[in-house]
Amino acid sequence: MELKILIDRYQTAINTVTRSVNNTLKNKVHADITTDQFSTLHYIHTHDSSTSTEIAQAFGIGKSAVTAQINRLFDKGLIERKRDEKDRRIVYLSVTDKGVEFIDFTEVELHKVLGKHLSHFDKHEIHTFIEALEKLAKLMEE
Amino acid sequence: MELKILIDRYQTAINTVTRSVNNTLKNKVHADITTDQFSTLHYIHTHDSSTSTEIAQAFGIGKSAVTAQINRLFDKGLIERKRDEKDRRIVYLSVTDKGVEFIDFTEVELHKVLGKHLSHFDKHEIHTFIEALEKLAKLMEE
DNA sequence: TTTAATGGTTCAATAGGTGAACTATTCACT
DNA sequence: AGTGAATAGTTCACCTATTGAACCATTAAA
Repeated sequence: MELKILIDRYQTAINTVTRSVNNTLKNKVHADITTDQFSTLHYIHTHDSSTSTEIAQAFGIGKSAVTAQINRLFDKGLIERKRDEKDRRIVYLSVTDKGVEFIDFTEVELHKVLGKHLSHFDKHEIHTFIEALEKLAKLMEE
Repeated sequence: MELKILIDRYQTAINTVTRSVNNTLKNKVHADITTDQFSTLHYIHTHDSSTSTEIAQAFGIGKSAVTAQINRLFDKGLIERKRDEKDRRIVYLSVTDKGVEFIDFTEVELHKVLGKHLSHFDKHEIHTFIEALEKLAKLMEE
């Protein structure tokens, strides 16, 4: 069936892209952070007073996995923990100054590389691509 | 810049899709194999007399990582190793009958789920999507 | 025939993940 | 007010995936 071939092509291509982004992050940017860690850091940066549970839900992983991730970022001095004064179970996460600096630098470098590749596409091409991907993601979310 | 937003949207969507495929594989199909393992198994199936080095190159990972992966599949009785008679350094990998059965079953189940989602797209939409992804992959490969 | 190079494995270390058990705290309700 | 359930987060034991260096066996090259 044709579906089979399309899925194969998708898998092969998406592997290449994902691997390439990881390598870019590793080589061109900073050696001392992984793609997963950067994703978490970035999430905390863009979501004010986020919590572990929220991140676990957003990333579809267990809370204990988030704790481990948070610890790694904390040990590197990139994020802070702050207990809620009213509900003392909750720990709010935020990015430190060092963390913000790190994100800014990393994004500039990452966008340099990606921007170069994306210049081979026209605007319409990019938009239909992203929209198709988002449509698929939305369908799969349920 | 607009690029920043596009990359964010891409990251969010691709995370959802990848996670969803993983979960489908885990829940609906077999509990006893991971997505990575299935990818390797599938590669061996579709590439005749493949070797560790070849897989390492195709997946962009080290040889030792492949050995570990191969061992897991071997322990489950899904693949076989066969030494080359002429050049005795080379070990050819092939999928066992049990492995082939496993792949067939898994693909049917996976395609059921994916097919249902993809029915919301028209042919043209799917093709431009895959082609854009492959174009990006190709650009990034260098 | 020494010396390279190649193919694969082993080993220690790190990251990422699961799921269950646990602590602390707040909520709900009779 | 007091007991039990729910919630937030951590810890623990265990597994998968990956790296990179050291290593063994084998073949190729000088």
